[in-house]
Amino acid sequence: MAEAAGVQSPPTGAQAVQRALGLLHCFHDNGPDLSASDLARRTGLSVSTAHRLARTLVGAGFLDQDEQTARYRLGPAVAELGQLSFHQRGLHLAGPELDLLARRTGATADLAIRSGPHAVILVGASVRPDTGLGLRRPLHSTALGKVLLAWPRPGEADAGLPGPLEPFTDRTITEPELLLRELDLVRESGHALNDGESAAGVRTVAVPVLDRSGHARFALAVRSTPERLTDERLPWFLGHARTCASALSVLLLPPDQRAG
Amino acid sequence: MAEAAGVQSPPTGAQAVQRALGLLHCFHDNGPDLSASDLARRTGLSVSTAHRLARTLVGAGFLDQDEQTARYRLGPAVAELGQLSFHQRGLHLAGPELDLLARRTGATADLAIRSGPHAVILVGASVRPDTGLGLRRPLHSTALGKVLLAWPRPGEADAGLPGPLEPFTDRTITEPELLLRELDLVRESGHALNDGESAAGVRTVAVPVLDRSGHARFALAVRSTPERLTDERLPWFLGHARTCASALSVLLLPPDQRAG
DNA sequence: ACAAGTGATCCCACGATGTGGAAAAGCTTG
DNA sequence: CAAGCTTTTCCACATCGTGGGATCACTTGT
Repeated sequence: MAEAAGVQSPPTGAQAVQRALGLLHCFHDNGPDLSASDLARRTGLSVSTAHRLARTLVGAGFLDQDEQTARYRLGPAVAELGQLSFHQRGLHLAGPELDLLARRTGATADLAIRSGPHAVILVGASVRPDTGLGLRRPLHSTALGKVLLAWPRPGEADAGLPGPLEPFTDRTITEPELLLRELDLVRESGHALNDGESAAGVRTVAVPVLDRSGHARFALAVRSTPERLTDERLPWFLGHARTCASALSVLLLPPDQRAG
Repeated sequence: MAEAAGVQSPPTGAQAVQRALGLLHCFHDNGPDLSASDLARRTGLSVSTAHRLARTLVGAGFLDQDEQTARYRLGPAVAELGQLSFHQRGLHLAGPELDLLARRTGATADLAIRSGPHAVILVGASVRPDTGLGLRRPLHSTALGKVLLAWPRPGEADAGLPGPLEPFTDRTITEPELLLRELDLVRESGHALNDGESAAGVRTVAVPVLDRSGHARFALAVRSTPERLTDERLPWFLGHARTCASALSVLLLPPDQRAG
């Protein structure tokens, strides 16, 4: 059958479920609370369908509905499952390790996974309050994303680069060709760099946490300003990042999947 | 219509969605990875339906399927949305505050919300590695749960006490009557106590984080051993807990919902 | 090694379930 | 006060999901 696509080809069999889950993703880009017709507009569903699905999600605790405004927000079940997933992945162990890295380097340390076409920061540590660039970052314009693209897990490669590469600054790589070459360099050097490609005044190095098969299970980034994270200090930052990555490898991966 | 139930009476309109979301909840009590037939057994669905729904969830990133064993685990989208919900609720601000409480009291500090028939711990801080009693705790046998029951939010009250009150130790309150009286005491004193009712050798005090309408948005618990958390030191623990709760109230609640 | 058992995945006809247009009712805005 | 935009409910239609069963792959027992 359609093996080319990797695992799932036509995810037939649950239109309603797909649509309902799609509703949940609306809360990413838009504000924390959305009205029923907002949801309908953003998903392209009819108001009545969006409303019914939202209501079902409320019933299951995945959405909360404000009594006053009737708007929806993410519900307790989402927080609950997120917490569960967090612990099942052992991510509560990563916090202290990232703190250490952040304090040693005086920078911000972030640990991310890939979720569809995004890098998602799951744990962060910072010496200062943190600039908070967002939890969900593009793959092509961030160091985290490049790492995740350079060592994709099986089934992630095919998803490829999702459409056009949106430019954020004049340094953002927007040519697919150039990006592929960049990824070669990343694989070669073992780390990715983001020098103001997603925002001016931010420089980031990222390294992968690889499993035994050589796929990136996590990406670890150290983020600072170009003034602090200079070319000549880069090896020093990288050294600390690699130390942390190998510690995380031990903490987060089961022994039989750990890289040798 | 059936107004007695509060908001949603028969959550009609999305059987498939309800079932699919039900699958996700299977990962709570059972291990971190389940097979398709496990899911079918635990939800009472036919294998074929469970399989199809699980596949759809994989397609949406809510489940991950192991390439080798074909078993399922919670996927990146769950982690992602959990993280989003976490931040939208401002819970990343709570960590340092709980750390402070934990260090001041030498105990473990937990912040929880109610999710259906459970208290769910969303943020925790501990001086030692933490005993880890679980993320999802019963309402009737924990201090956190009693607080959430004593000051229920609108729409939570009706859900009431879910069926029989399971005994965990010989101190667990199993009589609904007694529990109701206990909740009166909790409201009167402004705090809840759990003296070995969910596990021997664990003593917990909890206080609510109330909103303007007098409903508990969060429950804050300080947990230690009966030797350290004695009756005579209780006021001291309580004082610290209340200080922390009021700090959290400022951090977590929007100004117009904060208790006066 | 063979047989029996268990689990994953696919197929298909039936009909229950979800769909969206329209309409009622409530709120906000100018 | 009316116009516009919500949220919410209703209903007939047919689409979409359902579960029994078949197939294939893999593990277990003797």
